[in-house]
Amino acid sequence: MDAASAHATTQSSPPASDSAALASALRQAVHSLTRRFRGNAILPIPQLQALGLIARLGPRTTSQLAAHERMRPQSMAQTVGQLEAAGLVERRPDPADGRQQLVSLTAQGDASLAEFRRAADAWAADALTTQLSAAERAQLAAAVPLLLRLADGER
Amino acid sequence: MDAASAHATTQSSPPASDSAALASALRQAVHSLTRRFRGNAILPIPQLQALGLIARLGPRTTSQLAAHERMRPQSMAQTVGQLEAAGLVERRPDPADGRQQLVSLTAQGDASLAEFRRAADAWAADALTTQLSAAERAQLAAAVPLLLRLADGER
DNA sequence: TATTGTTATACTCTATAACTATA
DNA sequence: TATAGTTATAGAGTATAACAATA
Repeated sequence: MDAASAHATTQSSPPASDSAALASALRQAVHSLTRRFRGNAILPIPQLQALGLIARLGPRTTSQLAAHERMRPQSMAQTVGQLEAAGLVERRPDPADGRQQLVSLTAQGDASLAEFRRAADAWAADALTTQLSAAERAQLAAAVPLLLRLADGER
Repeated sequence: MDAASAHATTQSSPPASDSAALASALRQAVHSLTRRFRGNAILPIPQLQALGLIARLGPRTTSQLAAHERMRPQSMAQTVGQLEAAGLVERRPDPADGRQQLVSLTAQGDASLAEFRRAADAWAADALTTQLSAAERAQLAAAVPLLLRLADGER
């Protein structure tokens, strides 16, 4: 049987009007890239994401961070616990509400973030430079905000 | 401290010439989307990916599938085992080389793939339709092959 | 001896459920 | 009683290492 022809639309660039085919192609690309990032990371990706999030937002509770990343608070708490054990973040109780714990970067976390990020993304930065033209990089840069909009969407 | 300004390039659309910032933004988008896909999937994503791969390539050994997905053969073997247990693929020994096992779609696997795919990608297809304009979808469709090139690159 | 595949084990990531402490 | 957080447990995804079977 010629199975290839039946699903060819997921292989090449799908027509823009066909959201279903585009969604499938996107899933494929996104999961392949996730594995590449994970395989090349020096710090577990969730830790790197959380570190960057705290750096951008400033001190926040674990629950706030979890909501921002669309994860369960317990899942984020584990990541934050690992960062705390590594000395990259610290938790201090909110004086106004003893139930809350504000997570903030330590001096070490702040100092290390750029280097962690550079190391974790080095392979991608290299691939972007060597495998894509400047025009293609610009095309991709324009598409990234669209990807983030999809990821952050309500549905 | 104003941590936000130091890392603002990862938030908005980064300049196309800065591969490092683009790489970081891409990591963020890709991992957020991965969580969305996983959360909405009806079949574990690796199973769906493997099923689609076998459909496109035709019968292949587990090792060949693993190489194509850049995973270890043992990891792909587990996924294939789950698909086999579900009756979606079958393994038969290569008559020419008894060490090899060729994995192929069953009639059920072939019949079910489109439906699995539709269900797993439904949220994304909906988001693409409702949150992006036709022009933005076209922009994204053009970027997907670039993402695949990065994911399949040597480095 | 080299290659293919299998089994055993472990670690990361995320989730659900149950529990504790504070408001 | 409602809310914030913690602890316990489970399952998916992937990896490394050791083993078995075939060439």
